[in-house]
Amino acid sequence: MVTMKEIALKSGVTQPTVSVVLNNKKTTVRISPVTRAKILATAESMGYRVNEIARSVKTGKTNTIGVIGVLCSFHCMEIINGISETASARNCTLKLWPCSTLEEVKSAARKCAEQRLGGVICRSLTEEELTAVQTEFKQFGIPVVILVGSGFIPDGCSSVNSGEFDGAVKAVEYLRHLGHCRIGYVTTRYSGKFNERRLNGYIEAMRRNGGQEKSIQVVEISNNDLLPEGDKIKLLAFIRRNRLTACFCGADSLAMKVAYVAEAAGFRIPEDLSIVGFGGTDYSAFANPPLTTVHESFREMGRQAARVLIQTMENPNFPAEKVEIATELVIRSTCAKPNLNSISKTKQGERNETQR
Amino acid sequence: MVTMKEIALKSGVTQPTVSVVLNNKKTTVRISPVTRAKILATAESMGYRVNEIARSVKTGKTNTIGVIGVLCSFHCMEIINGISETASARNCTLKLWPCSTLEEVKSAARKCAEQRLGGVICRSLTEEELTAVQTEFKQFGIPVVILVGSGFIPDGCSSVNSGEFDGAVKAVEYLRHLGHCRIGYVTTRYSGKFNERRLNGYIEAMRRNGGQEKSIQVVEISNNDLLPEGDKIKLLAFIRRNRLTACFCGADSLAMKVAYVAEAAGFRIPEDLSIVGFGGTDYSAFANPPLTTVHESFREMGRQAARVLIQTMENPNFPAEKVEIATELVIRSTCAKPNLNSISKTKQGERNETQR
DNA sequence: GTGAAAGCGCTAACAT
DNA sequence: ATGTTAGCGCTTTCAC
Repeated sequence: MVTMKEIALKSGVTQPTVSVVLNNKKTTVRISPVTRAKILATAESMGYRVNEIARSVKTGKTNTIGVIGVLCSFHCMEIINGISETASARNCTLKLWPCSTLEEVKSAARKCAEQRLGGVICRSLTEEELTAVQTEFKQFGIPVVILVGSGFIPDGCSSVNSGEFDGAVKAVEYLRHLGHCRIGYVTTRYSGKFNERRLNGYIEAMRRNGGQEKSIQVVEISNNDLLPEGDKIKLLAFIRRNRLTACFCGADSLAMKVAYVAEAAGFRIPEDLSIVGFGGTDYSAFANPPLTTVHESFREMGRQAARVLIQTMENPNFPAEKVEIATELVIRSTCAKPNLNSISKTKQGERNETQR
Repeated sequence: MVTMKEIALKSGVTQPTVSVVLNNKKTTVRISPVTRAKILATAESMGYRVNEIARSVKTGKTNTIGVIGVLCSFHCMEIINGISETASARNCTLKLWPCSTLEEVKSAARKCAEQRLGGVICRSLTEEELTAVQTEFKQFGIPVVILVGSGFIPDGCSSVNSGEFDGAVKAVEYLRHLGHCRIGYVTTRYSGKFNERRLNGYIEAMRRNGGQEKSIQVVEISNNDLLPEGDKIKLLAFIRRNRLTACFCGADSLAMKVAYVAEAAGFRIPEDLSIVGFGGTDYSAFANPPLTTVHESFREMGRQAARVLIQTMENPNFPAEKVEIATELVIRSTCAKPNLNSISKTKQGERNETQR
């Protein structure tokens, strides 16, 4: 590849002059228009591309930001796109370190240090993993760690999250507003933990509206691709035993499973059972019926995470910031006023349980 | 950060010696075990991290591979994880350049050159965009461009794709095997184009089994989040006019829309209408009913793309390779033998068309 | 076995 | 207005 030296040679100037011209430095140093034009033309004709690596050795920094963590489908791609939007607008580029074990995280963090990344965004790390990352980075003065998405958030660390608590409250209040009282919460464990912010939002909203303690009903099912038979039975029993007229689900995938299991058991949706999901990624719209859900803006979370990170990179004294991205209730076709006869209908429905 | 110079000073040796030891060079140069141990201990105690950037200026190369293109949800995250798996096993790291316009692609390609990336994987680029990338890279001897996913594939360029043609054939043959003759194809345009490989697979399979030319029926609907009313009518008319007993859909999202529209119009699925999707990402399993679909292994595509790319990086004379990843028919709950009475049932169904 | 010297391509301070 | 000099942190070649 063409270097500044070669351009200098061909233009009859010295290499640092080329550097000054190509970087368009407005320092005290001034270059005559004619020399400047000549250099620019030569660079262009030779197809010069600055060597960012060499520049980085010299300046001691890279404008690269890293993303470490569990980077699995759905939301993550949106988050990454959001990060990329902000990053590229600020002339930063993006490095990815998908990892799922502590060992992988440690190794990624080390590599980030070796590559002198400007800063790192962590996604869905366990407390232990996060500690490892912070230890590595503090030691080397690597500016910042920002968290995005669910998971543990230590003090003194900037973070971006969606307003999960408020979102859950919004969902439950919408159902109550429609007239539902018997609202169950369907949840699952991700990496061994419940999402407590959503659960607490559900509980708070149930209490807030004068709900009895006993009206708070929670069931846990697995989050596999296909629902195990045991979970189907558990789910149906949960709905029937508590005579639920509505289910609020901690994730869209759970809501879709509930819809499927309930319909197969003879419930009509939304007439006999209302369902609200959480997440609101594309496939909730394709669901049958299209899912009423709490929409989280993952792209915006990415944008904000990058913004906070870059700010901290530019000014390490920037105080830690906790950003919360508002959720939005998207009303589609899985909610209706409660059907007071639903219990008898359910009984009838049991007969066709295997029909579809 | 600690440098080799500092370690050298503290260990009472010279900096190149430190370099040799830390890189564990097995060259002619030998270091006495005691010096070696001392250097290693010092480096460890000082928390040394090699400066990869400085190393890269010197060696003139990076072990970074870039991914350029439309990096939107669902499949892309899987592809990226696949790439990352292979890359990290070969000690390469990953840079991402999400872009959707020609300008963005051009700018990304230029930055890849400036950052001296070892190679680049392109995803879902138009012919024009791809040409721009290739022009940039050929000029600077940047090793390779690999394509992954759908889109245009130029000669002389390695590529990885899923066996879409074969997958479509498999889907249609499965339906025929169940007894279906009247099988329609539902498709959409992505960036202005149909996926011809899937369409051709459908046509081929229809012909192959002695199907009449007129039995080949294709409809195009939009791929928005929510199906416009016009598309619903178009879809129902398509099914009824051709008295279809099955729909093969070019994407899972389309299949889910067909299921929704058809059920709303009184069709039972799969009794009255069988549906096969294409893609097989998670949400097809959460669909109602769970979708029978042609599963593409995006992760494997990513793995293979990275493998081919790295091979070419290591040996630029490596011949171009066209890899095709096999698809797999995943049978779930949207297909059954054709219901010979379905036409009359459909007529009945029309009455409840607005009921859900 | 170890040190000395050179140089990768660039930036930046200073000299002319 | 341009050139000179130095040096970022590393790798590599060669001399001792």
